[in-house]
Amino acid sequence: MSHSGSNFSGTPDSDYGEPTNFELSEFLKFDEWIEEDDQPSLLSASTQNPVYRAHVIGDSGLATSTHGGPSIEGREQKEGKERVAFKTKTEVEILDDGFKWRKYGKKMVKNSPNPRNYYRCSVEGCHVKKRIERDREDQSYVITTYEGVHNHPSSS
DNA sequence: CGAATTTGACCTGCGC
DNA sequence: GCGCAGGTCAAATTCG
Repeated sequence: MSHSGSNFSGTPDSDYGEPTNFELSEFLKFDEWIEEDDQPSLLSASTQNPVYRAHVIGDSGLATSTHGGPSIEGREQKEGKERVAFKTKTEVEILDDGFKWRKYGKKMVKNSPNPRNYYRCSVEGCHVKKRIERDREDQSYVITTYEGVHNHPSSS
């Protein structure tokens, strides 16, 4: 880890009394940022920015019983859970990847002075979720985390 | 009018 | 057992 932008070892503005061991504030464990030269699949529009792609493999508490609702759709893909995190340098967090996203809920993370936005695919049959968050160190960078795989073409 | 968006409240999981 | 963190849904409102 040499040129990893996301890395906090001090956190002077906020001291939560964290003992030690600081991989990442959350499950997002970026092994390493891969500089994608050309990605014709994602972020087709305005891809003039350096896009860093990092595959995150998290197999903890996913596709399990959804809380709150005793009865759920139950339509979860036990096989196909894919979590991919993209770090892109952009001003707007609303990157158009060619799909329709419906924003649902906003939360403020403690490790970031910026709120986290949750998006969900509005296309029926496509239960892909997208998490957008700004970098805590470089607000010029946006971290987009995709969850799931699209089951629908880009557009009808 | 319809759909999408917003904010808040609520629930669950884990930690100590 | 309680607290904290994170995540989701619901209702209300607004925009197109």
